[in-house]
Amino acid sequence: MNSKRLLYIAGPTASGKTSLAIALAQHFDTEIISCDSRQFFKEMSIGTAVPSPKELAAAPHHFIQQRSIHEPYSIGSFQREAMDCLQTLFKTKDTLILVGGSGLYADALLEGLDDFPEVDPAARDQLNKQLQEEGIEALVALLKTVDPVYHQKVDLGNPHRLIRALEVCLSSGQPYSSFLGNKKAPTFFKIQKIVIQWDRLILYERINQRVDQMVVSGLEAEARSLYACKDVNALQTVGYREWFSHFEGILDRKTTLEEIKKNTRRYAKRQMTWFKRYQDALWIPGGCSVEDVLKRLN
RNA sequence: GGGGAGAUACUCAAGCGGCCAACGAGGGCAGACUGUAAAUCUGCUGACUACGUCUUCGCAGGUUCGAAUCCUGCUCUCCCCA
Repeated sequence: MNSKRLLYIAGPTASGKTSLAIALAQHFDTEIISCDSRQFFKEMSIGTAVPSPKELAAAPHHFIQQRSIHEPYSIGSFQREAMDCLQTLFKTKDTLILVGGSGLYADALLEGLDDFPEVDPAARDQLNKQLQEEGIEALVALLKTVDPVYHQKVDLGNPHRLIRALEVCLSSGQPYSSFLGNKKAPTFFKIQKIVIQWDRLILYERINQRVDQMVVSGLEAEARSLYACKDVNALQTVGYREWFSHFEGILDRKTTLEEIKKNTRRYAKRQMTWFKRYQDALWIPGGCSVEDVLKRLN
């Protein structure tokens, strides 16, 4: 009844997702949808390890460097656009490849996303200002009055979460929690998750080497060219922020590289924590050949 | 050769008689996660047969009811004078 299948290639940064995705896409003669929240942006290349021109030519890619860091983008927009993309591509393909390390973005496609009203950007500005001036307690108190339900379950020490909930409450006049719990997973395709797993030390070594390689490839210059817009959301990114600190004289060059490596390792750790929830995934060892992956797929 | 300072858990670093398995920071580990997600936040971090027990603060002794904290010796490090 449902012959359509989406293969989601997951795994921490530097685990080899890109090359596996391309190999699979070639095998199935199909296309790749990226769910990497930083590879969306055309201004960033080196630091986000975007696929090379050669790799991009090896299989059709979607959601790679199609946006500008100056345009606001959200997981909601991504979810809608990517779902449309899936609908379209599945008309001619039975198998599609989803690849990317942004677990939340992947899950938005795999499990759906609740609908939230548009938020007035001024609301967030106002809340950030309040956070700065009155402290997080003020936000907690406010949330308690406008959305006691969510107040019960959020991490009250997390300003981003508080502000998100509050901006929705204030913009819509309804509790944030009232919008939750209605999401439904798409049913027009089956899902097969494939998680690439490396021995921790080896992965960390790969990360270190990749960072060194990025620097050789010109990461510093790329970061410098973006320094003027360092505050945009897309640039709150490992590999860029550290250079910004360096440009400001906060970090020396050596420390900058060490910090990038450390923060990348931590990022990888958070990704692994996220993917651990994928009980139904096919777990494959890092460096596994496509043939082996295909063999294990059925 | 003489004088001075210091040795604390993975690292840095507090503590200077009991409230110390030992502040804090870093690092590490584990976790959370619905439009900021490469973001943001939380917990743990001497050992263990764990709401209790055991072994720690350079080493060896000593004083004391009781020491990481006081005394003696030793080892090592750093600084100053020769």
